[in-house]
Amino acid sequence: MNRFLSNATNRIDAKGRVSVPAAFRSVLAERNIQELYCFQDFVFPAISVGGLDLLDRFERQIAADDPFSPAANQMSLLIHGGGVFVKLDAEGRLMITDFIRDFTGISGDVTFVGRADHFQLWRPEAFLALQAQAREERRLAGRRSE
Amino acid sequence: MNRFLSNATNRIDAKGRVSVPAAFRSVLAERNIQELYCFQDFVFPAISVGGLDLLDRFERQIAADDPFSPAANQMSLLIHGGGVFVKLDAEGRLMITDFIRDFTGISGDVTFVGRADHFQLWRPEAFLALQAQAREERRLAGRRSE
DNA sequence: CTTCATCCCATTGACGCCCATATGGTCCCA
DNA sequence: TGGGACCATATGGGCGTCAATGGGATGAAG
Repeated sequence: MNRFLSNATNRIDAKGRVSVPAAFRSVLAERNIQELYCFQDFVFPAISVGGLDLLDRFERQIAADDPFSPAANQMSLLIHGGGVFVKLDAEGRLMITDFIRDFTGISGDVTFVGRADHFQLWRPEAFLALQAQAREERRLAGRRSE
Repeated sequence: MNRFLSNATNRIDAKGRVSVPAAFRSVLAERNIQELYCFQDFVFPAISVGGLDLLDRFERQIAADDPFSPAANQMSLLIHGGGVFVKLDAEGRLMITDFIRDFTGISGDVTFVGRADHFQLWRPEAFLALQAQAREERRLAGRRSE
């Protein structure tokens, strides 16, 4: 499996660490990602995590515009100023910093959610609520087309 | 890592000094930057800090424009007339001068914000507010890309 | 003489690195 | 088919190192 799929919830220990699910770690290994790029998602109260390719994609987007434009400046503020590099410890855990806690509301447990080329960190209750909402919206949309 | 990324907030001590985050210092070392060039950001109430290459980049930008345009003139006034050289002490700290305080509103704490090829000094509250605003604007403008 | 910047050293608290234990699942063999 | 050995993952915690910070001492400048 070369993509991030499914979700899992793990517990944060007393030192603020949490194990990345083994399935995700093996995807990271397969893609040769040892340094993780994390940033605050633009839409959801979640942290998105991926490799440097993620950052590269954003930077290309900035470079495509005028790099001195206010829009580019603003984008850089988000992806550079709002991004962090993280590396896993020997056991495949990462630190849940205040940077992550404040933005997501995470405190005791973390839900890891696969998103194909990256994965996300969610507060468990927030993920369940949003997933339920998405399911409901799809149900209504599907009914219209019957 | 070879570029400035993420953000961190440090405290100014009684002598007006503040530690540059270790991650940023290692980027400076990697790029062989020992003399820092500081100037006022064009868009935000923040001080931008980088090596001489930064100055080069802006000078090229000015040259690319019409050098006699109001924008180029203004830019030159800011980066040449408003720039300051700073060097770190043995522990990797820099002095927060009145030049920096007046423009940014910094008083007790400083937020260091990575911007790929340079980093910035922000008043913590101002950074949080403007970053949140940038995210909101992008969320409204960028619904299509999700 | 006073003020301020620079150099040097001390403290402490966080983080990285390492090893130990628990828990749940799988496979093999009786 | 049931039991048990084995393995991988998740989790807990000790300990050393380093970054962040505080403060004294020295030297230069007004």
